[in-house]
Amino acid sequence: MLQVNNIRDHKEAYSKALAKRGLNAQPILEEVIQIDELRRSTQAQLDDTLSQSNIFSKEIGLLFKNGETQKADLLKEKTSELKDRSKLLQEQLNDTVEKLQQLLYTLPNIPNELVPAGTDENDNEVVFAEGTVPTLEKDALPHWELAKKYDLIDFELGVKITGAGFPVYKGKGAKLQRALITYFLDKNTAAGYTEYQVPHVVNEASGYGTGQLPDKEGQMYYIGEDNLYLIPTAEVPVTNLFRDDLLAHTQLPVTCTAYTPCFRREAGSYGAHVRGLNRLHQFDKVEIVRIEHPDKSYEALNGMVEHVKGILRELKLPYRILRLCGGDLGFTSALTYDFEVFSTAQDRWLEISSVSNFETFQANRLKLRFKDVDGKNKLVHTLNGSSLALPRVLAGILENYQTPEDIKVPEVLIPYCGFDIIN
RNA sequence: GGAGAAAUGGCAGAGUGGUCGAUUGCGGCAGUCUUGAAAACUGUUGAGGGUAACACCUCCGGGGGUUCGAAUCCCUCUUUCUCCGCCA
Repeated sequence: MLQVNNIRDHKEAYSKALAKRGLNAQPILEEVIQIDELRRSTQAQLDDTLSQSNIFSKEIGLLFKNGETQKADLLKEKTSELKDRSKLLQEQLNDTVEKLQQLLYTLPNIPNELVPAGTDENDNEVVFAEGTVPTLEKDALPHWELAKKYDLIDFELGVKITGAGFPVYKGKGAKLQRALITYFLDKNTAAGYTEYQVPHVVNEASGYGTGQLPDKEGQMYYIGEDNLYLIPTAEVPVTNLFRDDLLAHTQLPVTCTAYTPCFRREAGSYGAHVRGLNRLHQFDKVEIVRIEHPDKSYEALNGMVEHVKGILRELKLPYRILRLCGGDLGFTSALTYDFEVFSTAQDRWLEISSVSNFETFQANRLKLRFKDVDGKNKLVHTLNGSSLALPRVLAGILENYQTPEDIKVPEVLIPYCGFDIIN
């Protein structure tokens, strides 16, 4: 959530930056400023009224103490008018605050200056590419065929017990999956991230904290009876661990990693691109989250990008990095780098990681602050990234490491799997 | 699920209707002493709104109520602890 003061101070710049998202924010920003002015003037009136009433109350107290009850009763009558007035003003204030809040919820984060303008994924900027795309046999198979051939994943069984988009991993498929999770966690903890295990369901406040609510309400599975949400990413529980916190500047940066399954309703998606592991309702992901000093957050973002690069290098997968354009940038993000692995058999790029800096957007909602060296309380910057998302990495490995006879296991994973070949 | 107790500043913990935004301790910060540090001593130290800066307002788990006046009384919700029941 954006801060009203910043909107007031940087209206023009904000409006210009938000235009990169294809959003005409000018009228909304104007309205925010206008409502905030009303809020402040109402608050001032209310404060005056309460101040009056406080003065009277003190006087009444004194008069009673001195036994001057008649005078006190006289003053009491005076206060009733003030009471009515403050009650009315309080209601007006509440309405105004609520209106302001709702309006602020509709505004996405301000894109960083590096974010290119653009409307959709075609306008994303390729900023880096590495690795060699293997040349496969003509009859190379997509991963869903490979999964069937080697009995690694059973999509039909998932449909039977739950529904489409809930695959069942079997045998070496399951073991490879577990190996990847452990491998990712090991890489992350070796890089200094503290490992967490967190709940897979969260309450409403957490959903608001990281910005899934109210924006992406329909994308989360909701348990009405208990008013809880299945997490769409570990970002939600992990970042919310620090909701309402006031950290010492010496505690920064806070770095966390967590493995969780992720649940997404993916309402409205369909077509050939959702085959196999490409788009699921439940998938596994290892996430990294950082809480940073505002001066260091972009340095940290680059560090996260380098960290993910290192993992993909070890896995020897061909990948590229995209800087998301305004139109493709997530609601809460200021700058996002997407990692994509090239799937030779599908002849397309598969998104496997998304690394973002949210600056103060989440911190403002989370009320997550730190006490800076100057003694002032400031909002932190929050960042997160996948390190990494499992299914498409698995798809990439299966497809790129296949031979006509078998599938090789990437070298770094062999100690984790206990086997070096799938056949 | 049933019965009881509790929720106060970064932490611990006083405070039961009127200078209480809150005694005190720890922690933090600054200073004295020291070559430096530790220890000791002294001072300082909650958050949000508002203002050019003051003033002023709000906040003692959340919400509502009683009262001229609420951390303190009442209702309600949430959470924690103890006991009972159930259970991986």
